[in-house]
Amino acid sequence: MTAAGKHQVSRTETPRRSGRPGRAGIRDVAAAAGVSITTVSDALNGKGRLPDATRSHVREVAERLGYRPSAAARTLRTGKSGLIGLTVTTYGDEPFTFTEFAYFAEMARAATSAALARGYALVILPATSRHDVWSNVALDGTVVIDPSDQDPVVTELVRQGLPVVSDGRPAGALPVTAWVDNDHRAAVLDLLDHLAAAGARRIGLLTGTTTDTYTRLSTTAYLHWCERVGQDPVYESYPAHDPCAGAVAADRLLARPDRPDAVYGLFDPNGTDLLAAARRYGLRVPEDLLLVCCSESTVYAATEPPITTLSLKPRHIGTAVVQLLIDAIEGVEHDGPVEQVIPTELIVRTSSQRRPPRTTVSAPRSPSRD
Amino acid sequence: MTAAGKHQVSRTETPRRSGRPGRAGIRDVAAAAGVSITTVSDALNGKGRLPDATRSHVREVAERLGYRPSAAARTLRTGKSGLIGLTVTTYGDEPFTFTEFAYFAEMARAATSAALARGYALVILPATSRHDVWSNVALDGTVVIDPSDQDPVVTELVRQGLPVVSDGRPAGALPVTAWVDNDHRAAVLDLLDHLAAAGARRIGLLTGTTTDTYTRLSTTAYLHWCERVGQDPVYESYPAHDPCAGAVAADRLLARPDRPDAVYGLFDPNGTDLLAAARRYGLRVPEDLLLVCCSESTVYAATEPPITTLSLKPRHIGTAVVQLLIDAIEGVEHDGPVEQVIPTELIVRTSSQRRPPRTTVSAPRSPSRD
DNA sequence: CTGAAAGCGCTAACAA
DNA sequence: TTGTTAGCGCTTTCAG
Repeated sequence: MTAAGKHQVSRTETPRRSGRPGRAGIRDVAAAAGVSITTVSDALNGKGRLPDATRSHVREVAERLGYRPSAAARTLRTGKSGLIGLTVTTYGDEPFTFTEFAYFAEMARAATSAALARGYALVILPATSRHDVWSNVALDGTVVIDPSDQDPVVTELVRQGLPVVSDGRPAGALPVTAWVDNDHRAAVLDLLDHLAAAGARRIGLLTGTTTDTYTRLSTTAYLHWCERVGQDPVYESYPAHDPCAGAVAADRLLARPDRPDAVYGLFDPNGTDLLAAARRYGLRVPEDLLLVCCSESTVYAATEPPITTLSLKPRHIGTAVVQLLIDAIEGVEHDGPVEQVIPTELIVRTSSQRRPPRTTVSAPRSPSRD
Repeated sequence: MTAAGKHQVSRTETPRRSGRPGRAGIRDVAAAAGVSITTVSDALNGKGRLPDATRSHVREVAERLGYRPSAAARTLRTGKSGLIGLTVTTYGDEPFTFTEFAYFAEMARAATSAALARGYALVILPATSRHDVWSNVALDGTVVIDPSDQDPVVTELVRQGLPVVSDGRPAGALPVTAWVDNDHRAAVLDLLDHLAAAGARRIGLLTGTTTDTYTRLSTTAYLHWCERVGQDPVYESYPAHDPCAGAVAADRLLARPDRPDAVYGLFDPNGTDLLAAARRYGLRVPEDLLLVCCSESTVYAATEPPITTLSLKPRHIGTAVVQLLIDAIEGVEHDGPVEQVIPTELIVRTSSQRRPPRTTVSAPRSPSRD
């Protein structure tokens, strides 16, 4: 059935040798099914219009032989790998910091699910990865978390023509394909209003020394708010990637002569740190000190007292980012903008309510009800 | 310099067409540098013994052209992709549960770093991934977290001849290449002894209804210990993947008529849940109730009181697992066993010390000292 | 509607 | 030493 010695030279007497021993190739399947390799490819990928009988027969044979198409060959041929990079910022040698754990974990989890549902898988690639690692993996596109201004990785990826979607609006003129972010400014203003409504007279801020967009926007919003209401800013900064520095900064904030009667902490562990500091200074929460922190952790529902948190909705963000990226990869045109703002959520708990909801409280050790 | 029309037939008048527009191929580099593609390949990969001049010249030209080798082509040719799968258990549609966040995040973080240091990248692949996703990515090997007995994914991977290293000793006769785990039994026994030494008379357990190895081994160890010391087991189980169920189970445990005077919680959030439950019942920690939970979270250093935790050392595990896997991939022979046991660490804090370092404690409500 | 053949971009034998 | 060539396993025009 095959024209043997026409004008082929070397391929005479090895009719079916599979590449690696043990794994069946498409040729093996074709031979076993008595069809051509084209038919096998089409049958398995649902491409051509073959009779259903042929299709199912081929599928059956492939199954029986344990045939697995080679991802590398397909990628080489089609130019699509089905792989999406997930680029995380690094501090020192480690990808992402401890304070970002919950956020990152939630975000990555949602991103993984969303990607999977559309047939893609995620590759974790720290931004500072060795160059050879980046070029060793065929990516269809990349999600970048919080890219810095002029990020060399993003620039390079875009130059290669790969779609890049960022979590966090890109600083500077970074040419990303799309981005997803919260409205940090609005979130902070809202939250400060909430605290003021609960009776706060002097609101303090626990912020970071880092220059990432989140920290910068949030801090700026705080300063604007202070200016608007005529309050002197009261804040302490610390390197957010140092897990111990937070506790020290929290302590410093409450030790100030102009001690605030309410505090917002920008980072996840700030809640427990501030609570601990408050105990050290004999401050009751929420009676003497109102507390809010930005966190995705559920532990704050069970602390004493439960602490009000601002959620950035990392799951929404993870999902949105991946959808946008895959749309770009697959060439889906978007009518709307390629910028997406995800609303935040303020989860109000006892720590930010001067009048707690419970009615029956046996008089605590503080006799003063006002 | 190149012999043009010797005995080539079809390749006469297209000297340099690159595959995709915009990206330079190895041929373009060869042409631009005036050498053959082999020389380019060797120069860039540090393979052959070329003069340093040629090598640097080629590198320079490649750089200038913005040449990036095609990962797909290299993978197809060499059979190595530089990609390692990180398989996580799934609950519902989501990869890993909330209670495993801190553990997973730490473990994945360490694994990512370790892989990167050896030139590999990690691909997140939930165990329940669609089959087509698995076969769409060329993996050199896989890390499996807590594989279940007869795990079909592992079985399939091993059948394909891929090395598989598991975090958690494999249940049943799962043919993994290597595994890394803690000695959960010893850890629990140690911890119970610690509580008993602190004065616990009746130790309770907060455990899971799931059948994974960790839960099973830990629970069994607890039962053994109870038998040994002649204590009636006091425990509550709940589905660990449900974040709310833990609080309810903690409450149930402390509401029992045979209320324990010490509790060990197997899962991360148990500490805060138990603390909250203790407050509801007016139990002081550690005076009326000793508390320990298994957690990687630092929040327990700042709770009131700080809670003693058992750390499973996920970073050690993540690193070890990846090292073992890459060794297997690269054919490094191990003299030692391919089973590695990572020691746990009990971080003792106030919650498990009946005599806290502070000297002034008003007499607890239980007058009976014997 | 099916099959043969041409590569995708690279590496590793071999030939010069 | 450097260059030529044959594929890795698959998809995909293009003939039949």
